[in-house]
Amino acid sequence: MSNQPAVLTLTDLNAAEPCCTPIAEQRIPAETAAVLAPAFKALGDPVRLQLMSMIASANGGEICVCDLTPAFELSGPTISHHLKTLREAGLVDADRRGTWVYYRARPAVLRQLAALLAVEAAA
Amino acid sequence: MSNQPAVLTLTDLNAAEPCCTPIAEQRIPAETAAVLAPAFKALGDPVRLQLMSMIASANGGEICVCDLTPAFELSGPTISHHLKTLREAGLVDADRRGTWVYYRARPAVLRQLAALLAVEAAA
DNA sequence: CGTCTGTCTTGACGTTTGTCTAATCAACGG
DNA sequence: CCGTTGATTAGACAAACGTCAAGACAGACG
Repeated sequence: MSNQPAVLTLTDLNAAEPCCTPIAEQRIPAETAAVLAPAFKALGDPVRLQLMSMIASANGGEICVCDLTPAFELSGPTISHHLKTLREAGLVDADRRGTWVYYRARPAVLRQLAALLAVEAAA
Repeated sequence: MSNQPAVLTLTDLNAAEPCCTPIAEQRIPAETAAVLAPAFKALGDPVRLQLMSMIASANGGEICVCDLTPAFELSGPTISHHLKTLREAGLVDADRRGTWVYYRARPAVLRQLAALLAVEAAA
């Protein structure tokens, strides 16, 4: 399963500090970029972006895979694969309750990514 | 060169409306996801994320390719390729002035992506 | 226990991506 | 007009990605 990446994860970084001056304010160090890029990469697929949106906006804060899969014209395994990618990027959490598996967004991580892209108001 | 995508671009979308309720508030339609995902994808590589940061935080709002290339242990063409990706994603603009080419960030687009990831304060 | 349903894993496939070298284009200076 | 320097394009190749069909695993229910 290897949900234990060898290096640093977004979660670690998040735990360590408020993290991350906006990229428009200060150049990102290579290590930081290496940690953050995978999160953006995970959002860089239309299906995953929609999945992320469905999960993040889910009523009650979570949503069943059984509600996600039929929203796409893709096979179950493919959706499962994309969900795994989001999980490994640290963007969502999953847990099984009985027959069904529910996914939940991780707001702190989303906020962190948003903060990174912040740009000062004036231009 | 096909800098004229067949469908909708991030720029178009940006021009059309303030655009985009945060993904945590409302499910993204497939068309919107298709337009936005490439921007995240472009940020999903450590080198490009660093490039983006260097460009966005550049003094005077722009930076020369000649200052970008030596910051990485990669060939010139490779950096050029990544810059093209950022350009085609609508994240940066470039223009040549004499011998050198300068890159500039597009703050409106960055802000838009940040807004998309916004999450309400409380949890 | 056996079987059904929901989810995930595996293995395979064609495509896309990141990188390089070599070649080309653009501007400046003899 | 030629040679030099900065930047991009073209072509090649290995690695990673998105997708699917088939199989495995987990719970529920007779």
